[in-house]
Amino acid sequence: MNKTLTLNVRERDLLLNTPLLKRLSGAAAERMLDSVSVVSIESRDIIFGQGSQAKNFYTILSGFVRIYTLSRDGRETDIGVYGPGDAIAIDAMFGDGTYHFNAQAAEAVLLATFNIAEMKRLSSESPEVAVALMSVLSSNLGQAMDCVADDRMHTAPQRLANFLLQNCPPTGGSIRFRLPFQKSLLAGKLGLAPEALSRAFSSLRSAGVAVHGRVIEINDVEALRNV
Amino acid sequence: MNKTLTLNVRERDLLLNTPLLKRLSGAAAERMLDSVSVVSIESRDIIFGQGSQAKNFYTILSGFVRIYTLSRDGRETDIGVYGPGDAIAIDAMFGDGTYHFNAQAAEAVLLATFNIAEMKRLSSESPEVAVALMSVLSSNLGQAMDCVADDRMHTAPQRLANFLLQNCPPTGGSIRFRLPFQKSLLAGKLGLAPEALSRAFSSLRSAGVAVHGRVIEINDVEALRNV
DNA sequence: CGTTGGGTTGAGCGCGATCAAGCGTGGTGG
DNA sequence: CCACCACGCTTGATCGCGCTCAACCCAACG
Repeated sequence: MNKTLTLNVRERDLLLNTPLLKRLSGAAAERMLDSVSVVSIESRDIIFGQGSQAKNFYTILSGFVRIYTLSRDGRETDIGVYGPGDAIAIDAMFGDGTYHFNAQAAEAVLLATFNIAEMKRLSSESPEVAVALMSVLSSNLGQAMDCVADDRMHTAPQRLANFLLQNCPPTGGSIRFRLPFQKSLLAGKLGLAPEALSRAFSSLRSAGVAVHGRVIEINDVEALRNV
Repeated sequence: MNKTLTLNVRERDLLLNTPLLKRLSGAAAERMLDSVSVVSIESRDIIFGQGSQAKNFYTILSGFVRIYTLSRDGRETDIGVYGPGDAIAIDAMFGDGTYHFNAQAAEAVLLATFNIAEMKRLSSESPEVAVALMSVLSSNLGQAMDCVADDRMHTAPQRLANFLLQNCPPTGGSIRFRLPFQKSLLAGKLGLAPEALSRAFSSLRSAGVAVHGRVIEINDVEALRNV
């Protein structure tokens, strides 16, 4: 967990294209950037733990982060997987000042760190910043509600088909593309055991989906839409 | 669906104690109140429909509202149930300008209506208002994520036990209280078919839970916590 | 080579959806 | 006043989905 105190050009550029910052005026963006630091996290490291003091929230510059929770008997349940551009733990700016979930790097990850106290101050001075935060919160809320709906009304193959359709290049017809992360992580994101994901893939074979390691081949995108 | 254009004293009071308004200064609260109107909705009426133009968001003054979505085959899936003090469709302030879900009055409902365009203007002028909105968005986000976690890691009886524990008076030991709404609505909130809720109740009988219509009797609250 | 880690496959089973029937209460009308 | 019905809920029977445990496969790597 090597903290890099300064923002290099590449990181700065990534950050400015994040949903949180990309609509800000130059002045507001500059004020945000002033209080950001960048950390790089190694694969499998814990970013924050549920119940611990919430000092920062984060946006992801590169890599994927798994948000999960522990049940009393020690089992882990995934709640979401977030990638480049996404914000995590923004909701910790409000509430009781602790994180409510765990976050773990699913691979090597680069994070932009926003100090919560500072962001509170900044957002109560700059409506522009406040609106950006609201917008991100709102989009995360929509995502979470979609997730509940998806879980409740679709079977495993349907959820997988949904995911594939949302994560493949928008060229219709026949496609070949690469999964953005490990299958076991995808299983968690979809609320499935890894074995169930595997079976979902093989049940989609009849709908024209072929799997070669992380590379997915879809014969007919339209056909997949009707699962 | 009888729109009452003015806020009477009682409604005004309810509204000022809502999470969205209760921390606002008098001046900011006054500005919010100026652009609020109140509508009363009859049981089973649709408040808004998914895909339709989002002109307002709402907070609930009394009654319960069911948020749900339709799958392609016409089946309804519940996503959440919201009650007095809760805000619904705040996330429609951002995004594509349409509602993403359906909202239906589960009973006679009184709503405070906030015009979205006006609230956008207000929140970009008053950081205080923006912070209040963020805080509510954030709490709704937390709720939704909790819901995903709850769905994924707990069985029906466990989710029901959770709900009962969160909705009973905080006096320990032995309690008797009334469900806030119909069981069929509760089933939807917990992501269950009504039959499954019924069975969950009877499986909790062995944990000291007795049901008399809408009245629930819990022998030992602590015992219920260990389900 | 053996090991390790990610993925697949198989067998068994429990949870919860579904369909169908039955129950109890409150409301309505003859 | 009572027969009837409507509605919310319960109970039973069945079934399919997805979890669990276990074995196996395979590629990467030392």
